[in-house]
Amino acid sequence: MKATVPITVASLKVACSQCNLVELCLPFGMSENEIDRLDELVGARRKIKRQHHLYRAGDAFEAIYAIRAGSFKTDVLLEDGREQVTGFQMTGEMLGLDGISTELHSCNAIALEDSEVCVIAYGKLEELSRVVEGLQHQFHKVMSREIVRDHGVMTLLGSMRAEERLAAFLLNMSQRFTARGFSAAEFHLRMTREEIGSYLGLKLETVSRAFSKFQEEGLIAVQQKHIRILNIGGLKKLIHHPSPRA
Amino acid sequence: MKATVPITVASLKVACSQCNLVELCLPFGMSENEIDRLDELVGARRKIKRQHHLYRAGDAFEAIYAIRAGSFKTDVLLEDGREQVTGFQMTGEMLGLDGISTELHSCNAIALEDSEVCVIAYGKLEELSRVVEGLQHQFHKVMSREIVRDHGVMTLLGSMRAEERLAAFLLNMSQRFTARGFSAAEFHLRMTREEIGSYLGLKLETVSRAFSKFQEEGLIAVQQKHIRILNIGGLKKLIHHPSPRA
DNA sequence: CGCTGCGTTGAGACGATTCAAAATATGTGG
DNA sequence: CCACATATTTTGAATCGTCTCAACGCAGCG
Repeated sequence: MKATVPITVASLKVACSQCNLVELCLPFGMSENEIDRLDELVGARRKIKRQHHLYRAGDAFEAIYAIRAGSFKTDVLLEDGREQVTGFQMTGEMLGLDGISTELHSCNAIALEDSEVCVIAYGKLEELSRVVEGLQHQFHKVMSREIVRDHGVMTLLGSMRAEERLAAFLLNMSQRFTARGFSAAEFHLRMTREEIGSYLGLKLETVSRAFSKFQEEGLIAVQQKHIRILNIGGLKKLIHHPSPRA
Repeated sequence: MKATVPITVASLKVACSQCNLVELCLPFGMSENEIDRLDELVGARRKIKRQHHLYRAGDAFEAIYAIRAGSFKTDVLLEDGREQVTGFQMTGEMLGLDGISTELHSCNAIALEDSEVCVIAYGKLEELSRVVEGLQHQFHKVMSREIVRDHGVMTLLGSMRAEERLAAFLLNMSQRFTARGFSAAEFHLRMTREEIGSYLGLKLETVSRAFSKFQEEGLIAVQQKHIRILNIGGLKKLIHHPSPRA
């Protein structure tokens, strides 16, 4: 993947220290001094149009990416054509960590809307994190957080039923929107029912039915991709109180 | 697995450089010089009896662990008592990476048999990996590999049916036993049907039925926890050729 | 205005779960 | 080392949840 670099942007080198996402992104928790040193790390920004790939499974791994604007999904394609969405990423979150292990990306990263990422050359990151302690530690935390998140998804896929899964998904989205200064109760989903379904291990019809059911029960108001949460407690209860059994 | 070391404990400091697991464990790919420096890292070994916890969800995070002998499962307990097994770990694999993000362990690690781990103080690891490049890189790879593995499990849970899941599980075990110098075709599972089921998002009865079906079809021979694979190709086919649809 | 993609809803089919019982290991104390 | 108690596994039958297939509605766009 060639860095389209020059184009439109990024010639005017933008710095982490100037970025309003510091509190969500890699620099989180680092000192001002340390953050200043990060600026040499973020080589360029790259714009990705909706539906376009940031990288593909099999691509050589060279950099990780921090989402500056927009959102992405990552997915894995099975030989037989089945797709598994492994995650949805929003501003401040990192993409590409999967590539370190084999030096090849192991999944696809696709923009859900026109987006922009900061390109962090991996070699440089290792180098710099040998000197900047805070960076090293923060990077480890980011990777570890990804592992913990994945365990959460495994739990969801392994032991929850359809409605619990969707409730967990909505609560998670709400929480992440909140962290970005948006409303916890009202937001716009960037992904289709099919993508949600793939992520949750459900068919799109099942996702749609669950949305409808939640609406009937007054838990949420749905209008296409626009979601309004009317009863957070009700959603939470769904997860922790599996309706009939056990 | 031979314990070259006396019994009881690790008073006589055992070194990575002397360990026969170098090729599976953290030191993999590091130079001899680098590996020598690792010896200062592995503080002690710790024995864990079958069914005992190495650590619990909520415990303060202080170290990661390399399995020297034996095997473990990691699991997450839901509020309502449901258990999700998030992984099975064998010799040379690392435990505890989940704890870095919050400085608290986020899952339980339980020995499936009497086992022994090398304790790697996390602070020391960060310190040393600032100087030993190979260690830094290797550690990142280990974390990344964990992420990739988790994506594989998500794929399994999200888009495979019961028999495909079990086939994938058996092939994965076979491959890992092979990497450890054991037979690819014949091995002993250390976990119960219920634990396998939890890991695969299935009930133990479903797991048992799938085992029986595989046996009827001549794919494997099962005797309790002892498994003999008779037709690897058949198992692989199951995964890539979902029987009826799609 | 008529595409085309996305979302909703219904009816029937199918796979995994639940409940139940029996068979087989495993562990313990005498 | 046996005998009993407990845990694990297997198997069957009925139930239930999600999927499949299909039709229709709605929105956005050329």
